[in-house]
Amino acid sequence: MTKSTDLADLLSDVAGAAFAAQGLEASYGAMRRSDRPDLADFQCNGAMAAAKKVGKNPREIATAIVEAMKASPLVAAAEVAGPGFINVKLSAAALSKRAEEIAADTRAGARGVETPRRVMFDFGGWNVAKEMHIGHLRSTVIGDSLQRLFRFRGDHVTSDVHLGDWGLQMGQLINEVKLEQPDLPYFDAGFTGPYPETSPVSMDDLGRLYPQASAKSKTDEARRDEDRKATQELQAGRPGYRALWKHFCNVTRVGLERECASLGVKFDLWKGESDAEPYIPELVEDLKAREIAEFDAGAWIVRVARETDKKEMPPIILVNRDGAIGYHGSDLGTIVDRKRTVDPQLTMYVVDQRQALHFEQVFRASDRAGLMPESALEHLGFGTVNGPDGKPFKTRDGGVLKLYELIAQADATSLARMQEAELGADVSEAERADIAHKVAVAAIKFSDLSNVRTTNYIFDLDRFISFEGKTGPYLLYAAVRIKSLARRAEGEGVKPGPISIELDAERALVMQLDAVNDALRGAYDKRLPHFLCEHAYSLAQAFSSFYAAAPILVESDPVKKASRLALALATLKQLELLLGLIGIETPDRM
RNA sequence: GAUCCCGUAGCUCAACUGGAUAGAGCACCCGCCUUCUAAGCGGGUGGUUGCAGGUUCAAGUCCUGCCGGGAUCGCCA
Repeated sequence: MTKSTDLADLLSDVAGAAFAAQGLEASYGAMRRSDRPDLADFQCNGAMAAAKKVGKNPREIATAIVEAMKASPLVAAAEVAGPGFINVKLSAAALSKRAEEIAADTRAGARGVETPRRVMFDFGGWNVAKEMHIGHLRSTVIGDSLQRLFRFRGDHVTSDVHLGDWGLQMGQLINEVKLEQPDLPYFDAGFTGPYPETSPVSMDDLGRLYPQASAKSKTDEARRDEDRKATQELQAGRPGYRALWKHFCNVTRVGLERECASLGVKFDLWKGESDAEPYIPELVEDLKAREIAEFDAGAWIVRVARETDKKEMPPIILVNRDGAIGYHGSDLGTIVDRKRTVDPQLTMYVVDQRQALHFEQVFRASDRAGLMPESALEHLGFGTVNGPDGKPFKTRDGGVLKLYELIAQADATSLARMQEAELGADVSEAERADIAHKVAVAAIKFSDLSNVRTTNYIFDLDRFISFEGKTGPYLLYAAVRIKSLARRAEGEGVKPGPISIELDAERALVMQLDAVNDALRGAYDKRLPHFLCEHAYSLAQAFSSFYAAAPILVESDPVKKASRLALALATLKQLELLLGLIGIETPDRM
């Protein structure tokens, strides 16, 4: 692996060597960005921890480290502060050098992983017959950002949308369609085919039928039994049901693909729960034979409780008492499928936090069955999108906010904002709409991803698609201004040159550029995209300050002009990289 | 009832393995467009981090108890 050139790593090496020279562990030398930028660029807290370990005076240790650090060309000043903090101020030369590296690096200073892995992302959560709504936004946006990040860092990523297409809901729908259109051939057991090629139901029909069916199934026990029966028959292969079900899937997929295209989200696989089906009979027989599956209360279950459990851990239902496969079984079947095809070393399920118990059960069962070890399976749960009342968000009329409605509204607001600001007046209507949409998507994605993945957040439409302050459009605005600057520079024949750091604003900007790996590593290791947002925002902010403080093209000194232009271009590169990882596309102008 | 998560400025959110004076945005107040996009920049007001203890040189962060909110707890996914 190439040696790190992060300023923190370089300084840590120096400090680590100094600790080692004192007979202490080099790891105490870890340097981090200072909490007190007024006092230092970087700080090291290791002297206090080391002192505690060996029973010495922390300031004494720190003083020795400081003396050693002062000898480094990276360091302009070093001192001991408070109980034993080591404060370091970087030399302008070190900053300039780092800035040059970032400017020359196609990856804008961001490194990859040492050993790439085969990684699987499961976006489970979208269902057949259900339109995407605000609640589905999170898995899509979070999962997409993470798959981009993992790819960028070098892993071999396979993403699977993993539609919910195989459970009781399918039986419910079949029966609901049967009630409305009983004469369709799909319900005629004696029909020999072929079945019609066009779907008897549209997406709107499905959107209407599903809630209806679901409600009946909840209250009416007889209906529920019929739904179970239909589900079982579908799974057993009844031709008419299969044909009708296929229509449900296709119709739904058209809508989902429209949303994905609009959001710029792509999947490698459009599989569903049903694709696990071929693997299940064999799996079930195997688990029965090895006595991992037990027959209990009419169903085949796998016990996953452990003595160390503090909470109740129910068994998984492999095959229910109707002989149908539920989501436990299909998730296990999917694991078999993936093991035989992709053979991932790590699988991540980007699914609502409320399903934490479900995944815990499935992972344990997978481990027990010897499919994939628990350590290779991770549930990346996320919080719910709530309304002002703290409950899952509903529109004013009590319904759910559909995703395409949200996007349409954001597009319209964005376009109006452009007109108000008299921007985009010189471009075609089509390009203006395209820009407005990019801005809208940036607003939506950034708003969602800025929140810590695991927590719930309160959704407020106006704030969600706002374009001022800490928002996606702010980032785009910063990037677009640099692009505009670059075009002008090109036109004037100005070329970037060697970077020298003189102004405070330049210093602060390079410090931000250097921090990119902390952000990527944090986001990657913890699977938390908000670190990307935080860094992108800080970078854009640092650039905006620099831009206001340091004239570039109007600067009379050609050396300064070339240096600042190089710094701006390096910032653009890193900003676009980060926006790309967040899933935001940068227009050329706005 | 059990288990888990959350409680930070008026509002919405951050805070890396415990570190120094808890940071942003919005809102509010004051300044900045005859120089590169004002969707911007600079400055200001605003905090007993739910409450009470404990561990530590150091606690928003770790431990205990309490209060408040949410989620989950075998055949719907």
